[in-house]
Amino acid sequence: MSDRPVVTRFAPSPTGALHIGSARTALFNWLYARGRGGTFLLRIEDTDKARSTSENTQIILDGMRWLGLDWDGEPISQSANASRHVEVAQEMLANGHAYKCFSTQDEIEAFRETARAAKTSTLFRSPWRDVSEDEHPDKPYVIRLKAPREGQTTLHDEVQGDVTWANDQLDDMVLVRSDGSPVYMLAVVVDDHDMGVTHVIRGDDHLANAFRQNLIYDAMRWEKPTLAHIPLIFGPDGKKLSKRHGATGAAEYQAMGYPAAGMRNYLTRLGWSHGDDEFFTDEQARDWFDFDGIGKSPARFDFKKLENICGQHIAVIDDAALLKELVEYLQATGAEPLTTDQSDGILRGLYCLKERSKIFPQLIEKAHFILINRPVELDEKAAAHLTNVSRSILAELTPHLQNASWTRSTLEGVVASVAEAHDMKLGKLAGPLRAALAGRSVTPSVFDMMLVLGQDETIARLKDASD
RNA sequence: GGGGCGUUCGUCUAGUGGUCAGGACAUUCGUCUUUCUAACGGAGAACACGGGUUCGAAUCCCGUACGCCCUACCA
Repeated sequence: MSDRPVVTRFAPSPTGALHIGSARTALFNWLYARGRGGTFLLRIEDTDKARSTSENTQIILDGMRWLGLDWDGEPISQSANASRHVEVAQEMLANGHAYKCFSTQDEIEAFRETARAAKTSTLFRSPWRDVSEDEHPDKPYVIRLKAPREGQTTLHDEVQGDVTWANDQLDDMVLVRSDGSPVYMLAVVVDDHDMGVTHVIRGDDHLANAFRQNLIYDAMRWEKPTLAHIPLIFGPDGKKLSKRHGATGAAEYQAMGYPAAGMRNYLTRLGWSHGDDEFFTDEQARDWFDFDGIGKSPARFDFKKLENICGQHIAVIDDAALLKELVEYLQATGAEPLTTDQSDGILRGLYCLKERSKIFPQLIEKAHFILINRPVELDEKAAAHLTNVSRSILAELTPHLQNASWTRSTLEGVVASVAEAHDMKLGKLAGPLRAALAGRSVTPSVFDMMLVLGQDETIARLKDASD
């Protein structure tokens, strides 16, 4: 809450893939920091030993890299700071903001069960809250925060506004487990403080936690970060985005062929707006991104719009970068790597391929004529174009092509004149040409294909088809 | 049970007391074309509901409904 340089962080727990909703949270943190010359840190919340794996950590890091969300410094492992977390709990114990609780989990569960049955509050009130040290038994205990039970607390949130919470709704949360390990709620606050985090941007499922964590800041007299709790992303049916909506992991989106720039644009625009701007660059996003553009209601994920935005990005990404990303996409799907000839061909053809492709699988489909070798295999629709009549016209066209200079206008002239000689429209001739050149009926423009393929290959394919 | 948050076209959203409620995606119709998941043009489509406040409300207040989140010795 000062004019300290901005420090944000993304703090995933490595209990699964990089969820696309988490990725958006990361993106917002990244945008906010990068737009203000701040620092963007990454912290792996691996305090749940049973569910955290290093494989998952790797997957999350890979997802971040794919999305181009570069973080500053090394990723921090929360579990490595356990002793520091406990140290803070001890300090709170010493200054009277926490206490030892000897209630067993069975006792607490039993209490909650009866509370649920009686439909009364399930907030557990420990009987040990005010018991003095010399009356403590020699048994395992947890350290609990001593939460206020009177009054209310108002927290300012950059997205949610002022939110007020009655203090009697706050429980004496556990800080340190009976096995001596710190709990997430404590670890987050200590780490955020130690890392100098100035802005906590996270999902609004943490809003309630903010009030409990606030108590730790108070107890330690630490400067509090600015809060921004952003709404979650829902699936098309309005339920929290999950596996049954299809893909949730960032890697899956890469494998489906969405370019990272389109992904960033779409995810940024989902739940945030800057007037009517829909399509923007990273630079614009960084300049424009701010909390007041964030909406308060959850947004639904729409694959169609994502695809549309991606198409616009593919159209403007420069060829070298696009080829690089295409190669990475192919790798992610486990496809055969491109040969040198193939990637050279694609690079030459990219100018016409990228205009009609929204995602990489479409681009590969359009590039089919480049990827194949003679003799060209015909699919059913293409074969239908190669009648005896059309083949004879192709045979007639070939010598004209042999003498033509290989420019677009010449090629157009040659093909048009042959079509005219047979009293047919260009479209009639384009079908067979398409079939001969690509073996498909849906391809880029026939002239573009000729240009990309070059004179020799074009003529060879036409001869194959007309023989 | 308690608490918090939310609700503008199908979807993402603009909008902060006076707008024919705008844009985008999607849908649909059409044009063009050399195919298309391309391009271009047109159309339909929304302020959850009920009360207030006000000359005037999508915008402010109250209530209702619905949805979501939290309510762990998970994170």
